[in-house]
Amino acid sequence: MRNPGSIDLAQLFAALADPTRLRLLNLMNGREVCVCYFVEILKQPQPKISRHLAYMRNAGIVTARREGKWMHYSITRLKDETATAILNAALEGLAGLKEMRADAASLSRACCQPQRFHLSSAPVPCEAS
Amino acid sequence: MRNPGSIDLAQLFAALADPTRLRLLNLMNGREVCVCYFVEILKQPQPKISRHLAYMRNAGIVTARREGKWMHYSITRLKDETATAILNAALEGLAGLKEMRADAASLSRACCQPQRFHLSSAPVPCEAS
DNA sequence: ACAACATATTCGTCAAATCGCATATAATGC
DNA sequence: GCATTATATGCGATTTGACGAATATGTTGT
Repeated sequence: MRNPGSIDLAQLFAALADPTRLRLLNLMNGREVCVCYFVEILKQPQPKISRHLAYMRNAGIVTARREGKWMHYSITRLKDETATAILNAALEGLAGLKEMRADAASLSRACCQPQRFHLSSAPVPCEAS
Repeated sequence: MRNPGSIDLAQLFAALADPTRLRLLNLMNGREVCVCYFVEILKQPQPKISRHLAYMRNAGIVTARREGKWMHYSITRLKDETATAILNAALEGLAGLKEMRADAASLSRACCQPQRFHLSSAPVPCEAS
């Protein structure tokens, strides 16, 4: 948990200083995403994904919302202008990287054909934020 | 040393994820600064300062220039647009923080009265970049 | 060559991050 | 209550980063 409004810049940068977390953030760019899609798309162990999400939650940059069994994560709308500017610059930069575009494309595909992701009962991944 | 042009964003963020390095970067905002002033203003051990500068040098975000006994550090002008945007957002945010303004004020004072900093033979700290 | 000064690096230690694996918690449906 | 599914957390091993203290390197002036 964080004191909303005041952001420790060093802590913010630490939260951004990991390739897995950057992939997660890129997927959350502009939408709320269910954990199960993170696991499917990144093809990495669920505990690993979960820990990185927890790290970002503690840093205050993502917010979790429970919906039944599922947890949806989204990027927190921060009050701190500086933090917002940094986060937006990061997201914009990520959106231009090949790997990140591929991840985003996977998420869009999952949106249309969830059964191909072994997630026939999963919630629709793409919801406007 | 880094491959100029391509920047690993995670590495960039790691380089920014430390309070001491943020203070150093803030002092370098818009100017080249001699190591001796970092040591005087931050009032921290010289090896510590030097290691943080080396870390940032390896990450490619600062550049060192030797001038006799003195080393001057400045923020690298990066080719990567994303990295530049992030760095500038960070610098702008830092410039608004009380502690950082105090550091910058110390550097300005040192500029006018180097003898008060026990550095009578030191180079002029403030040079436009 | 030597002394003095500015800066960098090495070493040992400690805290923090990361990971894989196992297990715990929470919600759902029977 | 019990089984199932989704997510989170605990544990131990490894790695990385930060630090203080000591020392090494590079430059200048004698």
